[in-house]
Amino acid sequence: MTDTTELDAVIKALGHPVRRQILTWLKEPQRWFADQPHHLEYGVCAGMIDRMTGLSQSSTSAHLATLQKAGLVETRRIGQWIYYRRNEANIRAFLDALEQSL
Amino acid sequence: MTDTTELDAVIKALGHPVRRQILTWLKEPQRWFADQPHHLEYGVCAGMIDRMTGLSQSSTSAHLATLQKAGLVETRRIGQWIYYRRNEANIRAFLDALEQSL
DNA sequence: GTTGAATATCGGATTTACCCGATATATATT
DNA sequence: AATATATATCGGGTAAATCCGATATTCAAC
Repeated sequence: MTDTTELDAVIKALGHPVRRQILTWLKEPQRWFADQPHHLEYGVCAGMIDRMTGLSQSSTSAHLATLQKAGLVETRRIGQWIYYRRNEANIRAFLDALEQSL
Repeated sequence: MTDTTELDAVIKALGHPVRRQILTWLKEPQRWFADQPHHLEYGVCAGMIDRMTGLSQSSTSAHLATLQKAGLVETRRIGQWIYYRRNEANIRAFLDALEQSL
């Protein structure tokens, strides 16, 4: 994070409203995912996000993969669940790089 | 500038390296377009930009139109030329809105 | 080891983005 | 009016993104 080539992947990852929405939800897990049957400190498990997007499970999974490849979220598997949370350092670095670049 | 719907258009406009490159060039017209046969204070005329992108005239024109619809550049016609320059206020507003939104 | 739950990946259909050459429009010049 | 220049728009081909249902993978629980 974040040279010109990576910048492209990040901007494209942000170029879909559902993916931006997911990032926004992940800012306040306790607000949006309070009924999650697990601890929120590791993030939010993918199925909870599925249920909120209105898209199919496979489509949401693809969006999450795009966010991860761009470095905007990080994952951790716990048991059969995979938790997603924001990668704040990379998000910060991206915003700074964009500010520089533009 | 810049509610959530407009944010989408702006981010998508930035989601192409040539369009970002054009914005970067327009930061320093005197550096990149010194041989322009006109005043630079109104911006840079489209043909000069064409010659730098490596794309066809029509493709470059489409990119410029995308940037304009997103509000990232503004245009002014002078004679047969159409000058493009950055809309700094909107670019600033976008960066602030993105920072807020992310 | 078999079943069930959570998530990822595959295959294919549809939409959107991108590129180009060709044509249209607007202005300038003669 | 005719020609030339600058830019935009059109039509169409190709590539990329997006969506879905179906299947594969991974782990848990029995």
